[in-house]
Amino acid sequence: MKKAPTIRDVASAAGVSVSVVSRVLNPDSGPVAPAKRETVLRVIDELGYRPRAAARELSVGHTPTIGLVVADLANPFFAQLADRVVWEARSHGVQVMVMTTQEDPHLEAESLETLLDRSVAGVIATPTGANIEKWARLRALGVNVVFVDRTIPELEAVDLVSIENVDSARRATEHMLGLGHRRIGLISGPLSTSTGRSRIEGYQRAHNNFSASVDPQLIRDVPFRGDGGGDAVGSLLTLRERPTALIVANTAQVQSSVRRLVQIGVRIPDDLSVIVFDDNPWTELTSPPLSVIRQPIDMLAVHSLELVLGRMQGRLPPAPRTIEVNADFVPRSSCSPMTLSTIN
Amino acid sequence: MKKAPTIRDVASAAGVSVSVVSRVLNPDSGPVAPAKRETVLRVIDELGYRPRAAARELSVGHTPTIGLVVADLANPFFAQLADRVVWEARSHGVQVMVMTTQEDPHLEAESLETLLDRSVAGVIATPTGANIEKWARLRALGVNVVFVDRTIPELEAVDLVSIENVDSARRATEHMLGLGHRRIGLISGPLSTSTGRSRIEGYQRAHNNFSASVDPQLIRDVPFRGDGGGDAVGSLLTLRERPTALIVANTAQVQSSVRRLVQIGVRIPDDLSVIVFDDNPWTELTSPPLSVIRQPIDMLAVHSLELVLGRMQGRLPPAPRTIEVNADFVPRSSCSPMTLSTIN
DNA sequence: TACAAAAGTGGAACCGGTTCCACTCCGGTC
DNA sequence: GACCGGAGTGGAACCGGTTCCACTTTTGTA
Repeated sequence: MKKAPTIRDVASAAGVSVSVVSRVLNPDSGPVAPAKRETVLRVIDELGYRPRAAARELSVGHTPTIGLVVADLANPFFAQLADRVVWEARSHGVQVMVMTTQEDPHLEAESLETLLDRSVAGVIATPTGANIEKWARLRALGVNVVFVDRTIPELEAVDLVSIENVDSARRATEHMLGLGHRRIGLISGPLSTSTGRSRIEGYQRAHNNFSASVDPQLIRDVPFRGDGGGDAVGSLLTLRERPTALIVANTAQVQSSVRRLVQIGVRIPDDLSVIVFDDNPWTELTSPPLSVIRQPIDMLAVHSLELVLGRMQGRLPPAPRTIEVNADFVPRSSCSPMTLSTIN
Repeated sequence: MKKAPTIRDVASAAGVSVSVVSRVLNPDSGPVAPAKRETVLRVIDELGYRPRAAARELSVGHTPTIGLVVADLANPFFAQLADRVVWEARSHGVQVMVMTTQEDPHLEAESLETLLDRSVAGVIATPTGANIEKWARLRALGVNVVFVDRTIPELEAVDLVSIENVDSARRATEHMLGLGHRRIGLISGPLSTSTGRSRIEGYQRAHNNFSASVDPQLIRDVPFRGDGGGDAVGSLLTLRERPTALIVANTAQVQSSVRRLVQIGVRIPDDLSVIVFDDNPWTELTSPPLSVIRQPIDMLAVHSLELVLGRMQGRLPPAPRTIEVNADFVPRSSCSPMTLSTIN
């Protein structure tokens, strides 16, 4: 448990000043004679010297670290996003602090404080929708913020990377309408989130395009946490006029919803046609395999990272950017045309 | 983008010295008159002062942060582990840096260097099995290391939290043997990992207990990354004497394996009885629902965190600890008794 | 009332890097 | 041969906390 060598150890062992060592460490910070550079590098290697991040951070004021704030990692969508972000960031020499909010504004606030304490240079986040002043404060202190998947409209001029939510929901809905369905259940995220609202809008727009009327009873906005999806499924299926199709547009509630369908013994697609948002690996292992809206998680990760790094290096025009990537509709076997027999 | 207040700002605004402010910040570091304490707290609140982690870290030498090193977050097992660890750690006031190795020893080595630079006080990891000297070095520098799920036998005296691997595999195998199966395929992790070896051992032990012979052809150790599980499935099913049962004991290869079974059109359990390691949420959504060995991920997370925190606070006897939690066998509908008809 | 012990306080060194600046060389130019 | 500019170097301040220590004030006890 001996302690690690410092820059002064290196300097004295190499017979130079700390300034020289520092300049060797940071190639663009000043000239060093080639011979000395080599000596220093050799000594660094011999001693196994590594500069301590905290010391550097203290003097330069920030650190090549970003925060990633997501709801929870048990959700495959966030887990995969985190995996890609961590991976991509590392290839850029940037570390990632992963924080989870469990969709709790209070915990989100705490996470933001912590990230501030750690002097992170940027944050990628799926905001809960609350903590508006906290986010504003973070940005006022120079932290670059990029929202991914959802945003907070009240916060102006913030970068956003998401899928085309309105359009994806519209396409899924139109697919159902095209099959003849007219009572289409929609399980969406809470109205406090932009995704929740956008996907409902897409659903409505599709109905307009088909001159079909929307029954508000069929639209359920449920929280991301808990078992709301399953409950909504249960409730939708007890309506006097049962839906013949179901779109689960709340990523976090897909599992809960499908589990309930299986429990109840609903036959898919005979009793109910189903499309779910997000292509988790297991969606093709169910029987029948589920038709899905596939979110290009890799793209979301890459774009948001690029955005935050670009801001950190100041090589982006100041105007806020919104990047919308499109999500594919992947038809599998969970949708069938509306037939008379479908009506109970 | 004004900059944040420092401890000296607080001190002068409160009309005291920085020492007093510091003592207010760290309650046990010395006496402060109640009146002044209150003044300082008020000023801190007014100014929105927060101590910078880097400065504190630099002077105390370490930071209340642990590293979590896992293979990848796309694997639900690790994702859930990470979720719990991050969550538990936060409730103890500890931050977590999540690093992924993608099972690549080179990336693992890089991660360790980074964690060292960041002066983390502890590391929870699922080691790739390589980098023995790096791990040793980390520990020599005073970083507390706890392995979870797998270990490196060559490293002595390291704490370990895992499930009872031998026993779990034994139980799963005996379940199959008890149903009359005598040709049981086993897909396991690489032999370079302790889990891989232990689970094979459990498989063999079960055969001994049943006085059944083990056909080495039925045992496949495949890498965690890639599509080895699917390939092993394919290969097992083309054996002259096909297995009538299959145990997938490589968590990372369950999806790939099951996907291949579905693709090939194998009927479960009619053609093949199946048990998989690890109870991902989707295992009960397949048809039939899969019988699983359920790893108590929460327990793994809680124990490893407790261990690493205990070491950090020096309130644990120096002897290395091995905590083995037991994994439940959850029977569902993917296993059936061996019958004559099962033989092709 | 006297005096030791405890409470309270501020100054300053320190942690390990970065960076500014002054200074010494050196070669090239008129 | 005087002068200039740039390469190369080291000293020292600085980042923002913590902590040791010397010092003063208060408190408790004989």
